[in-house]
Amino acid sequence: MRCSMTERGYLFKDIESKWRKRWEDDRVFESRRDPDRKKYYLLEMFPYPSGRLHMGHVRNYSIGDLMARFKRMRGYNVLHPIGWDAFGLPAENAAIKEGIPPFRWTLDNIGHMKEQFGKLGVSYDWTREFATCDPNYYRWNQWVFLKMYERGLAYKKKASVNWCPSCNTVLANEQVVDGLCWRCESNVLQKELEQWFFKITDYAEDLLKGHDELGDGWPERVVTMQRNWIGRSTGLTVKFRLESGEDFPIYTTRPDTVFGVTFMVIAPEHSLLDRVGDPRVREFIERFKSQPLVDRLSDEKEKEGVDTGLKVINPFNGDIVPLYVGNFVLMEYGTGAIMAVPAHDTRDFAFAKKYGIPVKLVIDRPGESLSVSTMEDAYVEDGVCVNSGPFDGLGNREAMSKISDYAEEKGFGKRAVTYRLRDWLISRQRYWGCPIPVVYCDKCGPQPVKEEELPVVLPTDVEFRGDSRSPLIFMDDFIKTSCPKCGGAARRETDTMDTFVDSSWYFAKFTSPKSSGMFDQEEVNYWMPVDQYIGGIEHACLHLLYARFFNMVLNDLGVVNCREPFTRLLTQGMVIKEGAKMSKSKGNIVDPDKIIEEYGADTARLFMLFASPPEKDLDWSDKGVEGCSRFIGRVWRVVSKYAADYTAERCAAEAALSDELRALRIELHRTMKIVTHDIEERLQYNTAIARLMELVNALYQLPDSEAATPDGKKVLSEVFDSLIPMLSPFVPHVAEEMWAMLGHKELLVNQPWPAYIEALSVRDEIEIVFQVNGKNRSKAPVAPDISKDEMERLALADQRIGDFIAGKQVVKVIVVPGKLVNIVVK
RNA sequence: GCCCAAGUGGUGGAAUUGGUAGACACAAGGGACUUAAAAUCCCUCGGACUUCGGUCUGUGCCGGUUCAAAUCCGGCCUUGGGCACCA
Repeated sequence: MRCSMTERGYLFKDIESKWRKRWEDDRVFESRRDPDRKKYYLLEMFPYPSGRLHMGHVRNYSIGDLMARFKRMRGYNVLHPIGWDAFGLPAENAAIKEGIPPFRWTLDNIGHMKEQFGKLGVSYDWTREFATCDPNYYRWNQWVFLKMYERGLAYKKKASVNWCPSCNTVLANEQVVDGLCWRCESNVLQKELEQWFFKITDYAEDLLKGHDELGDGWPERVVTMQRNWIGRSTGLTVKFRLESGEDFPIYTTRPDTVFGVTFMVIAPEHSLLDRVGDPRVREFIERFKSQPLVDRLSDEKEKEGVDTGLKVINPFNGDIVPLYVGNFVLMEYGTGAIMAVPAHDTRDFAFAKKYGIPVKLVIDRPGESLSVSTMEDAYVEDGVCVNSGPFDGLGNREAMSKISDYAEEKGFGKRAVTYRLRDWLISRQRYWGCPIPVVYCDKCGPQPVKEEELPVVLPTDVEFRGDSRSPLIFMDDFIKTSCPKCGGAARRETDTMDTFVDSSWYFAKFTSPKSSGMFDQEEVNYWMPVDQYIGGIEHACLHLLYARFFNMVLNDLGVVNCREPFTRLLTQGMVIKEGAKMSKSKGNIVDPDKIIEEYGADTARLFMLFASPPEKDLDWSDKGVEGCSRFIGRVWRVVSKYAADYTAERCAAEAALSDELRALRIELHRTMKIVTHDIEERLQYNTAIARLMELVNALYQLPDSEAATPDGKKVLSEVFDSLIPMLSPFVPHVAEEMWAMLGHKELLVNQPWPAYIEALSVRDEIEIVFQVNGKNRSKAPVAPDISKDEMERLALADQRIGDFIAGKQVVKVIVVPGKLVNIVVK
């Protein structure tokens, strides 16, 4: 069947819908487990059903679909599923504002976005689709919660937590960016609240070790970000003592400076301060607690403190030093108190100067002695121990371990590893999320819901009261229940789970979405781990960290075999327009629907892959889209021109052909080789497309007289039989149409990736360069297998080179095979 | 402050291991086709000079290593990202 051309090019609308229907009818993208075939699980981060796809989605899914289709053609058993990250605040905010129930709002959005996905022609297995707001899905959130609760990995504690006043809920540490809410950028406050946590800190070491297993499958950048976030440090916990005799432990990474302690500092939230009645101290603590988090984190924030009047004894030398309360000491890190060594810590130095605290030097510069009275800042470099009792004269590096040994022997110190990572705060004071499966009994306290009573279903017929309070707290039907332990009256937990819990295991559920258990074991262990995961880098320390943790827990529970869920990760860049991220507020949004309407999905996809390599940011350009559309038209026209001459006959590999045909044939095989390498090894799709464009340009250079010969028809048929399959992962619809145009009956999506002939992938003649003293002076066409001696001979015999070296002495001749000859003269 | 990227024509970007800088595309200019336009096809396209053969110069800046540097090393500048009172 032929489609007539439009003025622009081709009738993409008819073509695109026709082939999507064929793929759907033939169920070509539905995958089935097959232990005899090599599996490839490809996944893009699933979308939140906001209602509309944006260009970032289009880019993400274009990259993913290219890889999925390519791997299919390479013979892999590919799993390429999609679903919906369907819980979350926007649905609830829409409900409050417009009165639409979150459940309906979400389903409507899914419906619309599904249509958009349809138009893009992404090769998903839609039979595996699910949304995380489905009780059959989130019941397993609850199940894992119960298992974690049993093991002490899910627990409730009162702590100073991040509170977003705009979202009206608490946030995990990872969800606070520079003191602001990651979602709405409101000022985050600190509140003392009792909240549910997942003990991700138990897995800190595993998460770090796992990075080695990921190797070069993950971008170095992401691994570094996670490593920094986890923030492992090694040091010593030292039991100082209060004058009253109580233990006063601190953690330090600089045990070598412990003889230089001249004061101690304690966090304002520390319970020890409850006994200090001094009004100046009380006032300081109150002022501190009311500060928004941004102010506390601010750069210029002065280090402030007040002397508590308490004294602390240094177990190493018996020194008695004052204890300050300070605004820079964190309750959540270490023991919430520090030893301060002003001589060797910049911050302590500034603090000591401010409050007139003495400075004691314990590490001296090798060679020249430092003097406390003339020091203008702390000495933080390595040196030699002084004023350190038995350790005097040791290098400070050596002293670190000697002093640690000493403290451990004496029993007042212990080596310790500390992490910056905090436990994951997972409860949210909002409605549209997975209920936490806990009930509160007046007699028995908090009790986990019994496993057989799962799921705890989130009611969907809810009424909002015009504010962000969760409707659950007014719903007696939901709240009133009985205690699983004593059977007495009890109340349900009304907090829901962080939606990052939902997205921490959805990838495993895709392997067996219809299973009545959490997973079908055979399926999950056949498909997992995800071979290639694709998404934005903004999730480096959010979703990607949580998901790794969660998968390790699932592994420990015995429900999945793999430890790491994502073998390879590709972090695609943002879509930029006029130098800024596309956003409503900047007014620089390009609507994917409009682009697809005007140019078709193939053009939209091609542009996304051609404009920039996947990891880099992509600059949107209307003209660039135009160019991609033009290229598709160019291919279309050249295929149309020769389609009637298509033949199944092929020239033998060694067939003697005219110069033009032979050159074209070699261009074809060269292109196949390079394109395969660019896609498979380099993940650099823009250069792969550039090579395909060159091949098409070469087709346009072929004289009609050559094309019309019997050999010409055979060579052109050979070109199309490989060119069109190579185009298929980039522009699948139009490629399928052109394939059919040649008379092929089988679907192109089921064709294998074309294989090139090595002997035909090398040009007959290459150009080498002759240099004199490193400057290009001449060139010559030669056979590609030319010897070094012959290259040198040709260079020296070259007329122009002769002119340049005449009367000079040849010092050296460097020959780079197949590239150049450099003649060094003086 | 610390750590990590990046900086190449008018623009997006190529250059895979130190070996012809600027592939491919956009924009611009010219030509062909056309009554004309659009579309299409072809050609030119870093800068300066040029006797039109070429010559010099050029990958953020300064220096170095090398026969040869966008690529390696040292120092600096700019942009982006991460971490930042983590004891």
